[in-house]
Amino acid sequence: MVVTLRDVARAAGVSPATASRALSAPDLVAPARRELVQQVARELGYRPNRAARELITGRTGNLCLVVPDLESPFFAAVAKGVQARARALGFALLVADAEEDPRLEAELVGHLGAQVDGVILSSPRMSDVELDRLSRDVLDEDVPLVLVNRRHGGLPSVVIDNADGIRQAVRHLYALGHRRIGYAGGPVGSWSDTQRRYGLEHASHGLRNVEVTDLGHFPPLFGGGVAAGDLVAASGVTAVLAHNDLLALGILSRLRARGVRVPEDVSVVGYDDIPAATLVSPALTTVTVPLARLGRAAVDLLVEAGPVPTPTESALATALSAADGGLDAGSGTPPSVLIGVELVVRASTGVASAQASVADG
Amino acid sequence: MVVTLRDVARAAGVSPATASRALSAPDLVAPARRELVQQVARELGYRPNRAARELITGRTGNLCLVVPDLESPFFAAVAKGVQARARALGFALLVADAEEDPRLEAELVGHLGAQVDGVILSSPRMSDVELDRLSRDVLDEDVPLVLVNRRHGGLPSVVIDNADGIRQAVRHLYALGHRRIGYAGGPVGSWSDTQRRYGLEHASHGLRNVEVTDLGHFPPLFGGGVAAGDLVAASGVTAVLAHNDLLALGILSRLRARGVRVPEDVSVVGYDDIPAATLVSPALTTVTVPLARLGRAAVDLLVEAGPVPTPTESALATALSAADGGLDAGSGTPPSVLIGVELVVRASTGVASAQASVADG
DNA sequence: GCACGTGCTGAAATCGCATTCATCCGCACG
DNA sequence: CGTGCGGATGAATGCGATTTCAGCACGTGC
Repeated sequence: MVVTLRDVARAAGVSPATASRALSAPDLVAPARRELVQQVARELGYRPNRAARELITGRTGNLCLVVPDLESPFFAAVAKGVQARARALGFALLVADAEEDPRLEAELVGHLGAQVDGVILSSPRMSDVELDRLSRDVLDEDVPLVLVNRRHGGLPSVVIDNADGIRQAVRHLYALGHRRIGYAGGPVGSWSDTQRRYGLEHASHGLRNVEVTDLGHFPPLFGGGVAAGDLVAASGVTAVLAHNDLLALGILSRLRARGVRVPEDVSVVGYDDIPAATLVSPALTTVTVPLARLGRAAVDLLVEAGPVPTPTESALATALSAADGGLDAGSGTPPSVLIGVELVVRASTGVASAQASVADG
Repeated sequence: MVVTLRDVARAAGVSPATASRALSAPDLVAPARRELVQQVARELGYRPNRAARELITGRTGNLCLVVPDLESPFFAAVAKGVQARARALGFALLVADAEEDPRLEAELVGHLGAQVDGVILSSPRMSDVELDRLSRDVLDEDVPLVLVNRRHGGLPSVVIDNADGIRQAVRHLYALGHRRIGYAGGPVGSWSDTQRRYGLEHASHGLRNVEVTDLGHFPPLFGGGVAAGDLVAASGVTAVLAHNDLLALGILSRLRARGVRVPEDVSVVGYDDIPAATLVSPALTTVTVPLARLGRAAVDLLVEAGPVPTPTESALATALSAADGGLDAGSGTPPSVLIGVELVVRASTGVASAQASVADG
């Protein structure tokens, strides 16, 4: 039924070896035969059996992506970018949803890692030691692992410029006259939340009279923002930076419900620029991050890296290197791509009100 | 380096054949040996080589899902359900984004179909003949194809109860006193849009004095809704049904921008109940469809179906069977699952205003 | 006591392809 | 004219599992 390499060889009057070469190592066979074989293969509709090829070459032609939640707009956008780039390079993509559970993430990497040529992992909260264990023990030597939106010594990664995004947001608010700024953080242990807190501290140090209030940690979801909204109102800040857009949207909603006007009374800034950010009113001022590019870069890193370099156990490189975008090809350190971000100003931020503080009520 | 079946066999003092059986057909080997082999395999950390197994069994252990847009909340939710169910059944999932291009969809099905045990395709706009060609010619005989949100004679499918959702929405609006109702449709050729139009006609026929206005076809996106919003305002309807939530959200936004109050002047109903439907204000009244269940059902259909039944060329079964949920196991017809839907009333619908018509302006 | 089924086991074939190794041919060079 | 070398080809091997097929031991029925 199905046409095999032997069939092609027979039809072309050559040996299977020659047929194989004509198709996958064309320069090893004489031009005349080569084209004959290719022609015959085309006519017969020959499709190489991936399993057989994989068995002998050890390459599957598949990559895999593990994310905490496929349905979140953030990861969906990343996944889309990963998928597109993978396909462009001839890879198929296995996708796994870890349901926000780091343990499941590890298990999935283990299972899928055995049947792919490389793994892209986005795990904001997996512990560093677990990360090490994954890349060292559970993944085969020649299956590279790339981290998305998370840096960890010894592993290639692609991250967004958290510090710069926060800085742009803070400057924007400062220029609008805001001096009391709140930060509604993400989950405890989230890598990017830690980064953004550093960035916030750094950015505010450079500005006069700015007082930053830490509003605490919240689930990065609309519901978390609702809770955060009350703290915003009670804190007396005139502007709030949210760890991500969903959180900001929740804050927006809660403030409105409480009669606090945005941006007249309080300005709100999100992070990520998910599609919903433009659907609400006032439209959300936020830090736009090119998520699809993030995904594409991860794939590129994977294929460039080839077999992953043996992970060093130093976690030092985690330091905040706000160097301008692009590769940093430190000698021994694995490649890490920094994706630039950009503040987009919409309607949720405005000049600070004179009366400044907002009483709870 | 890597431990193979021979290693297990040797360590357990049995032949590879017995080792194989002990692990994948346990009842064929004596209890004592069976447990010995399993024990040894566990200790050695044996992991069967998928390629080798696939080569001989022909089964890959993978399924694949092809959708028009991974980033759309609709398909993302379906994908999440598919992924979860696939994993629960021991399958890995290949995901492909067809970028809204039916040609690419077909190509992806062709490419991926060769390396999976089954294909789930969600293609609102692929032509029926192309669908036939895919399942008949490009897919192997034993690779079943399941359609999501699309029915086509000869292929198993899982669809949502479009007619019932529309009916519920229309009744809701009718009960609120609306008599002039607009429909903002999806893209021309979209299967579910056709279904919803039938449902709309059917539902309105049963009600006195209801006048339905077809506002036309729109891209099922926020931007499409913005355009539709103007038509809504100009049409003089007191309520509008949108083909999906994004469209409804766009309409909401445009109406607000034009000073038309929702729901005081015009009521708006969406379809799908995507997360963003609750993020806007007024929160969107919409038809909630259990998208994850849709995805799970598709996987179940795939595995139950096993090798796909030879597709009959009759496209008759496409008729609108609004039978109550569950399987319809017609004799020769392939199984089709109908997923029930439910109207959720939020803030975007209200009683029809007395003055009824809305002037443009 | 003999034949025959039954239950386990191992040797060997197989899946489809890539690749090593040996062969052969022709050509250039000494 | 002989030697050697490089290019093109085919035969054979192996990747790692599953799966016949045959064989062996053991009961059981007659």
